[in-house]
Amino acid sequence: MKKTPRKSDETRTRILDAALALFRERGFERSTMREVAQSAGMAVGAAYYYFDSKDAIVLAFYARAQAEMSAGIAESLDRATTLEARLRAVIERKFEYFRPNRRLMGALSAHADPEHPVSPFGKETRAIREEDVALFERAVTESGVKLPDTVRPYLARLLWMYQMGLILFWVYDNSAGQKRTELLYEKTLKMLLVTLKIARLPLLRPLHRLAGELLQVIYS
Amino acid sequence: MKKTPRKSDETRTRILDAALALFRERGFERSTMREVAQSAGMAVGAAYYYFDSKDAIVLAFYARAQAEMSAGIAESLDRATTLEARLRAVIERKFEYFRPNRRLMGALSAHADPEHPVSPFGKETRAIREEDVALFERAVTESGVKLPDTVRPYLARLLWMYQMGLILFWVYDNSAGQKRTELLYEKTLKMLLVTLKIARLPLLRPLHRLAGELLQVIYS
DNA sequence: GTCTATATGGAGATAGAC
DNA sequence: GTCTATCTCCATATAGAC
Repeated sequence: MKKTPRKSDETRTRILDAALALFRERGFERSTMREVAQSAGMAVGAAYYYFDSKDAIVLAFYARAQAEMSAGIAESLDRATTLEARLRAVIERKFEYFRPNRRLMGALSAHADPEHPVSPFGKETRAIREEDVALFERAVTESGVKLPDTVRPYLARLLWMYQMGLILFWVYDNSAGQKRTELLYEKTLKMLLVTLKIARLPLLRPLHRLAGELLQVIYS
Repeated sequence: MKKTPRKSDETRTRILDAALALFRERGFERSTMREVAQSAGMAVGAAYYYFDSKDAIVLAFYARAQAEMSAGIAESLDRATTLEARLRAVIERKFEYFRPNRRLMGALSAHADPEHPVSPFGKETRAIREEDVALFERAVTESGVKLPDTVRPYLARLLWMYQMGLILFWVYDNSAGQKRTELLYEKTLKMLLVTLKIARLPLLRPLHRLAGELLQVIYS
């Protein structure tokens, strides 16, 4: 809507870049706003003029990440047909993008409280989250999976939660090359696919009836 | 091992009680160590002499909670026979105990990082955690459930995780009387029991084979 | 609107009194 | 060992220069 306010945008980007470089190098906790400001070549107050808080910088990183990944993911989704391939397209792109930034992601996972401005579950992050859920919805819809009506409407949001769990585990996974996360991902993905495949068997009726009743209230 | 060092124990308890009262009233975040110390009638340094950090106070609360609950839970377990009743005995006692302390529990759930001294997943909290897992092990063992060998050894730890998830959800559940958590609990507990009941069906073989492979690496 | 300089209040550390 | 007084460092707020 605005007439390209170039100068301030450039400054904002400079702060963000400086901060991210620092956070990547030393981790979020051990970096100070003074260092961020100095590294960006300005006073602390200037950094606060552009970002409400230290956390807000991480939030900006997420917004940027989302923007930079979405086109590529959409393309990958166009090429993949099976549900497995489509889910992998979304999830693996995320990990690829986040890999160099693992040390700064702890900042986010520290805020489970939805009231906190940078919680991934709060209203401040709703736009990013819904865009993200939409990717999973696309992955599911165009793969043509059949699921009981009780859980089908919630599947994309459940997959988003699943992905958040994976990322959380990965952030604190200190095994070499995060091999444990790799395994967690591979095994749970298979389990998920098997579960979806057999979900409509009459035997499992009681399970998705319960799940449906639950989801209806949780997501309301 | 020590000869009852009464004086320091009394001071420590006084600080803990003052802190918990404050945390309950105003929440953990909004309370300061200065207030805690003043409320306990001493200088800030004294509080730090007894507790390494503000977080450490919450940790002490957990240790106390564990100690105060375990006898009662053990008794309840002696009276309950079915797996459902036994699991309820453990889980519901926790919620009953924690209910007046909901506002101070946010402190704990904020530390997913196992490296952090007060993370529920770190080594500093191992003793409490293992004692807690042992309660679930008792609940399962003496209920005589039959499960595939692939997952049976991990069941208690999985149930502990399940409980942690419930508590986390509950801490940030602002619905009246935490009704949503109530529902989450009732529905997922039923789902869990149904799942365990049908777990040995040949149809589900691929699922617990995968689960077994996963758990073996995750818990190692 | 953009940014600097300076202030505030809190967690935690430390020196040393007793 | 127990505790007070004081210090440091940080996130964040604010006054006001340009």
